[in-house]
Amino acid sequence: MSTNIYSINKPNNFDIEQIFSCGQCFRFNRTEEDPNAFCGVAFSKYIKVTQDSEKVYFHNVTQEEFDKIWSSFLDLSTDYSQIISSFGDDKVLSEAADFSSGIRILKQDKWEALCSFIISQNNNIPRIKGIIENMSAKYGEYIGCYDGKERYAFPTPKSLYEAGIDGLFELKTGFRAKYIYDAASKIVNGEINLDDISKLPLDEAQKLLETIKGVGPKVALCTLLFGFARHEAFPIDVWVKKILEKYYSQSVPQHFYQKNAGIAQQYLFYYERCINNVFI
DNA sequence: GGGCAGGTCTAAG
DNA sequence: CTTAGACCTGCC
Repeated sequence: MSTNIYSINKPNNFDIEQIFSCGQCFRFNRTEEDPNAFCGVAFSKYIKVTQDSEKVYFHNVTQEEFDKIWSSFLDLSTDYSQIISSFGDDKVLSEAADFSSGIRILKQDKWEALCSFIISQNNNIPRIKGIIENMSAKYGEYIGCYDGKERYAFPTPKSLYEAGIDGLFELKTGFRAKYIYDAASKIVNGEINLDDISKLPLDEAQKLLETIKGVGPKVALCTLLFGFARHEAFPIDVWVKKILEKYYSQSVPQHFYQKNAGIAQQYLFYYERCINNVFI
């Protein structure tokens, strides 16, 4: 395999450690050779990313691929420092944002985000990752051997539909097998079109996703935040619920219902897990 | 061996 | 509308 490296000047608010280990994605990991490098598959392409104080390096990536896929994936056109300064009057959130200031909300594939967060329910991150890798190896397209491992694209809705509930259950998805199957079948038969959902107001988009079995408010909003780059989506999981009770007991501040609430949510989630020594 | 993990479904008041 | 229980699995 060729080893193209495309590099850019390091953007502000950009830290691959935080981006890939803050819990927003499940297919990126440290490489075995270099614990400061992260690698993974997205949009049917494998990449390895490294950074130093000056630059960010995209290994196995051409400029064309960078412009077409990775620039958008990494949300490089958003000014995160401006968003962080807009949190100024909230001391808890400002501290969390300062701690997590290298996070960028990835714009992942819509279907992959939906399917991944269905799998995430009542589950832990190492096991979620394992299920997704096994699922990709069994039902995803083979894209090549990179850095010593066979790499596979995330499976299409059609391939998981054809796997059937039994095939999905064999991946140790447990009670989630029927949920993944329902999502895949609603997309295959055209009942749900994810590209059309992106044009809807947030509450309508959420309601439509919740017509899928096993998709409630948390999974729907995570899908919209991480798969559709809907930065106003504010998913409330057990951690965020705990944070709201711990720091905001009186009332939930208004900015958690506004345009960058989802980014605030991710800062708080990552911060609270780190201070509780929960590492991925 | 019971509890837990980035929730949601179902049944019952 | 709100709220217990149940739920696959694997690691502690």
